[in-house]
Amino acid sequence: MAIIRVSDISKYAGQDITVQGWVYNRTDKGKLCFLLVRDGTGFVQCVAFKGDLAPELFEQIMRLPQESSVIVTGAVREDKRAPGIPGGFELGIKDLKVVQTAEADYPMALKDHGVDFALDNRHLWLRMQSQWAVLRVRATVMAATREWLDTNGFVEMSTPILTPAAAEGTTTLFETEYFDEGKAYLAQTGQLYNEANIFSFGKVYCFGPTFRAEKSKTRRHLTEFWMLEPEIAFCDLDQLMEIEEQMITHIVQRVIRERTPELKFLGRDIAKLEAIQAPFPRISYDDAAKMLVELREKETDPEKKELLKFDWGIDFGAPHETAITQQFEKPVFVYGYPTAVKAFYMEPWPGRPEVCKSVDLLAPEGYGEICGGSERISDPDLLLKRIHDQNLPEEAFKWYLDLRKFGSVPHSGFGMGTERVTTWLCGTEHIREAIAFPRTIKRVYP
RNA sequence: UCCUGGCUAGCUCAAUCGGCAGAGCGCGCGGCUGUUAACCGCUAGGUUCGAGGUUCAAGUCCUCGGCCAGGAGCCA
Repeated sequence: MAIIRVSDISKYAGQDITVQGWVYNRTDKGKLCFLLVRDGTGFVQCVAFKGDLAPELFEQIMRLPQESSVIVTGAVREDKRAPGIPGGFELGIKDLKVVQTAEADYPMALKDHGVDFALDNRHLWLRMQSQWAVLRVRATVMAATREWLDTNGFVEMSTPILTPAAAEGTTTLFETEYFDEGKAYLAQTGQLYNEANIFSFGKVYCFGPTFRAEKSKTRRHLTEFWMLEPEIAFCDLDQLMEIEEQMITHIVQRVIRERTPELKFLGRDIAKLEAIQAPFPRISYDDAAKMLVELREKETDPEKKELLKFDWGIDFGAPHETAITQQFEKPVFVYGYPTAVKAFYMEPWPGRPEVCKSVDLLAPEGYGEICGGSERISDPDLLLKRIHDQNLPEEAFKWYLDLRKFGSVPHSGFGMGTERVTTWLCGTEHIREAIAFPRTIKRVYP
C-alpha cells in the first residue's frame, strides 16, 4: 500500500493509501470513531465504523490515547465536513497498526495554555497545529530567501560565530572563554566579515544564528535568532532598497503559494499579504519625523500620546514604528537616520553629515522593523576617524581598515530577522512562536 | 534596569465586604453512526508560589522574598 503525505491527500481521492503519523485528537460516537491524525505534512481525519472492522481493532481505536503513533490504511474520500489541514478529505479506516500507545498523561490539551506552561513544554507544544503551521511558514521563508539570493548571483558565506571583540560594543554580547586567547564572543552580526567577502565574491550573504545579550523583554526580541545578512559591492543605498523589496516580495509570494493552508489555519488575512509587491514606499527620516508629529497631535489616548513623544535626532522606538507602519499597506523604507544613533561604519549623506545612508524596512500592521541596513563608509580616512571618534580600538579593526586600502568601492548590506518576518507573515502575537526552541532573557529550557 | 499585572486541581480560570475550596477541559467509568477544542451521565483530583504578620476567621488584608508575563529602553 502506498504511503502518502497528508499534504498530498487530494491527489488520492477514491484510492486506498497508508498514512504514518500520530493521533492528534479522538472523538468517538458509539459505533463511529474519528481520529485526527497528523503526519508532519498535515492533519487528516480518519473515520472508523464499528461495522467495517474487527471488534478488537475497533475497540483498540476507540481507546487510543492522544499522541499514540499509528500506521493507518484506508480509502480517501472527499467530504466537505472533514476537518484538518488542508482538510476536505478523510480516510475511511480499513486497517490500523499501533506503533506505540502513548501514555495517558500527555500534558498539552487542545485548549489554551498559559505562556509559561506552553514554553516549559515546548518540546510537546511544537506538535500543536498552530505551532506546526508557524514553523512550516518559517522554513518556507528561509528556503525562499536562499532561493532568491542564489538565483540572483549571491554566494553564501559562513561568517564566524565565535568572534573577537565587538563590532558595536561588548555590552550586548555573550562572552565565553577561548583557550589562552582570552575572551571570545558569540557573533551578533557577520557584516564585517561579509564586507571582506564581497571583495572576493562581489555579492554574498550569511544566514545563521546570531546572538544578542540585550535585556530586551518584548514580543519582538529573542536572544538567539536567525539573521540573513546580504552584502553587495558596487551598491548604493537606492540599489540596496531595490534588492530588499525584490527579495521580500519573492519571500511573501512563495509563502502564499506554498503555505496557504497553514496561513488560513492561523487565521491570516491572505489578501493583505497578496498586496506585498515591490516597489515599497520610501520615506526619509525627516518626513517620518513630521508624520510622527502629526500622528501625535491626532492621538487622543494620553498614554499613547506620551509614548509617541518625539524630537528630531532620536531613534524610533517601537510605538513610533507602529504608528508609521499603520499608515501603509506595504512594508515601508525609512532612510537617512541621524548619524548619531547609528553604527560607526555608515556612509554620511552627501552634504548632510548629521544624517547617514541607513535604511530600515518596517513591516505593516504594526510589526515593525524586519530589515536594517546601510551603505558603508568606503573612504579609509573617514572610517579611521569614525573608529577614533567612537573610542573603538584601532588595532582590532586593522583588518577591516585594510578593506578600504585595497580596491575600496561603494558597498551596502542589510540584516533581516527571520523570526520577525515569520511573525509578520503569520500574524502571530509573539516572536517566541517563530522559532522551535526560543531563547529569551528568561528562558534557556528546554 | 524601570513601570504595570499575575501566581488557586494536570491545564484554563472563578471564589461578592475577610466567612463551607468551585467550574470547564483533561484522566478514569458508562452512553451515543458525522464529530469539528463533540455531546450527555458518573467518579477521582487541593500544602491557594514561599516565609512571616493582623484577625474569632486569610485564597482574599499587611511585610519580605521567589517565579512568570506585558510594556519601556536597545535592536533584526
